Amino acid sequence: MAQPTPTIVTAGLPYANGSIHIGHLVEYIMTDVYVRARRLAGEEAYYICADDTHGTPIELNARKMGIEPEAFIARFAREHIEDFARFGIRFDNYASTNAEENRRWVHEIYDHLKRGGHLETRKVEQYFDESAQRFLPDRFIKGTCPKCSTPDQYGDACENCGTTYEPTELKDPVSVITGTRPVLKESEHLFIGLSQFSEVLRAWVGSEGRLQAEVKNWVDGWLAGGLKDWCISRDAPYFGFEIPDLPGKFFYVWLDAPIGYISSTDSFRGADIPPHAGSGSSVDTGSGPGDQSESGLGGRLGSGRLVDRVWREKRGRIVHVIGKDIVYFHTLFWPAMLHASNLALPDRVHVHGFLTVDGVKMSKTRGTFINARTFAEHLDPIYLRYYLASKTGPTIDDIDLVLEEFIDRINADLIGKLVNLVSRAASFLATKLDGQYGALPSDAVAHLDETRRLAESAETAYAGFDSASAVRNAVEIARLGNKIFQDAEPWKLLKTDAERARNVVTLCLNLARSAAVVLTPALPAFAAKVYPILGLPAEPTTFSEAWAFDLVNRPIGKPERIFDRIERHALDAIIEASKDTTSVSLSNANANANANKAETKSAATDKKGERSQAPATATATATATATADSKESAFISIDTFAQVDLRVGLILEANLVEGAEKLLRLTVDLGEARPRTIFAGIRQAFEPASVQGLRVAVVANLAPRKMRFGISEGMVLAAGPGGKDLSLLTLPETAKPGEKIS
RNA sequence: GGUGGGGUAGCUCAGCCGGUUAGAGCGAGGGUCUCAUAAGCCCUAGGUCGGGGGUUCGAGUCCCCCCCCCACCA
Repeated sequence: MAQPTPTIVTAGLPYANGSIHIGHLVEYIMTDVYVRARRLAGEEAYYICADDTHGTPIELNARKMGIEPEAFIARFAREHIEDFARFGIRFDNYASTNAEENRRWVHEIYDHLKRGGHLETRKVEQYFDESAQRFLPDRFIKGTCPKCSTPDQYGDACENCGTTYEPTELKDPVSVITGTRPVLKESEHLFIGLSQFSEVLRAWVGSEGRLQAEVKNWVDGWLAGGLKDWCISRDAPYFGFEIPDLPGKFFYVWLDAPIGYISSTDSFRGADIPPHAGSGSSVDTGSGPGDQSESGLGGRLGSGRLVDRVWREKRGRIVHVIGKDIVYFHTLFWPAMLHASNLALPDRVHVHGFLTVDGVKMSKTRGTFINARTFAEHLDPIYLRYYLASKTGPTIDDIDLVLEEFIDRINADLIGKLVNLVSRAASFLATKLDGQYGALPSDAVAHLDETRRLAESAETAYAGFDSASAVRNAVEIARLGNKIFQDAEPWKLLKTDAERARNVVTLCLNLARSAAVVLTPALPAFAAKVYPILGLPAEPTTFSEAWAFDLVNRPIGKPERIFDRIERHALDAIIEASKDTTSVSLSNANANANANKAETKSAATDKKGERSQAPATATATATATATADSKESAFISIDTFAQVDLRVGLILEANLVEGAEKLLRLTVDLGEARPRTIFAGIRQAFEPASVQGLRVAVVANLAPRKMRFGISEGMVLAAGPGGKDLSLLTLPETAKPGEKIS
């Protein structure tokens, strides 16, 4: 199973425009688990990553904050690295796409593309914001959908009818940056003739093991439909690398981002082989598909640098882990660029789904848009690692974080089965049998075989990104251990046959050790705690320790607390801390930022059809469900009603709204960190002073609505025909702000 | 709209190339031990396998149509 050559494993590069959230974590943890498993399998594997730092959003956000883009991205780089570390995500190298190494590689690849005749200059007409003096990417233009006439839509697609179009098709286009109407302006741009690579890509995609079957189907469709040219340049101002022979033009962020995989390998020096180092390295030059091409390089290895071994000399394995939103880039653009540059193509692109929480996209208003940092401040990150690993399968299906299940899995499996086995057996041996292991019982063979089978199967599962199955096997081993312990009743044997009791417990502890090894890629912290207790050195180093069964006739370590159960309120605190009623201004664009790349990479896309997701908000999902229900009958189900989050709101302040005859601006305390602003159409019926201090019924999960006067973050309930005839639904003083009405 | 992927017990998921009475974990109900982090172990669940047609001796598993969810549309 071990590969004779080094394996580079990458996760998608997080965009240096925002914080790491649990959606990102799915990918970085999954990749970390994979790399750790490769190492335990004896492979030479490296986890390579970097911050993705270029593009319009970063340039604009930095400008908005009045700082240089370099300073802006430095902040997020620091934060990202810290957050990843907290979750036990161990990169071998974490670089930046704004690094000099990356510029060099971008130039090299650009040269190849150019010399190879793959580039073409073309005039493009696009929207230009005259007051900001810049061209506008799709997502920076808003207007009315040409098809369904929904106002306020982005320049690439309509959220209402789902149509995709060019920004120039929008009715009444407006620049998001300045609010002015953009004009059409011509500019020259560079395009890669992607169709020139069709055959190469077809062959690459068709090779066994490159892509998951469903992903291959998808890519096959693109290939069959014909490939369009790809625009790789952008006009100034732009934060990125300037194109050497085209002053004022910059490389599009999506060109230099994946090159970060190479340049980060380049800036990693930990795996370079000194000249003539010879033995001691696991690099095998005696076999492998890379040999032929290697001799084609003049028979000289040049240097033993990892970046050269893998990318230039093609004597390694490259595995990219990505989200399902960026498949196109990694299966077409990227291999094409590499091929044109005579660099190694990826051996495998593994695609995963997004994270949902309780079945729906992460939502800021629900408090399920959880930042890594927020989680870590309330709960030990090991819990999330364990849970996500236990849910991560090999398919591109979305991964659902179910809050109730999260608690159950931790408490029932991790604590109840795994931790408990170690705890009961270790303390039994330590306190009742002098802490000395005995021998394995003679009738243990079947159990040992079964354990080995489970462990080996877990090793295979990890290799296929199926940590869910691997974790299940670890739990199964623990279950077996618990059962053996239970059935043998060593606490009774103690009085009759102490040696047999010792041997049974010895068996159970050997199984506990196996489970710890199996669990190590997913949760290294477990073995780190358990090994010393068992009297073993710090960490498992190979999977085969799972079937070594050599904890015999030796002393055990000292029993220690391993992990504690988690309680509901810890999770509640995280949800509460994640509720963000201030950033609702992006009621649709980001409130759902479904997961990982959706918000980062896609938001980075900034021109022509290169767009981000067409957001369907969590609210829209709920609405759809409700609609489906109401089709059935005039009644709604209790579930539909339950979707309305009614809360007690205390009106702290009420003000007249200038220019609105019907509205009052209310500041309402809903028991949250900060009061909400709600516009209520009750001015004709109430004087501002008369409603201050009232406790009213508020729809708390209504999608925030942007009004001319600001954003309304909820709705106050009232009865009556309207106008002057209105009664507010008020509550007695016993009702506390924020309490749920049900 | 086009392309691809999904829709299996209350919940989360397994079900390979079609083949005996559709499985697991959790939850729930019942029983039991006491070494253990109020942990463990044992027993119990009857779910139109989204809906409808079709192919077949036989379909959750293949084909067609429809409904719903997700991603992408470079």
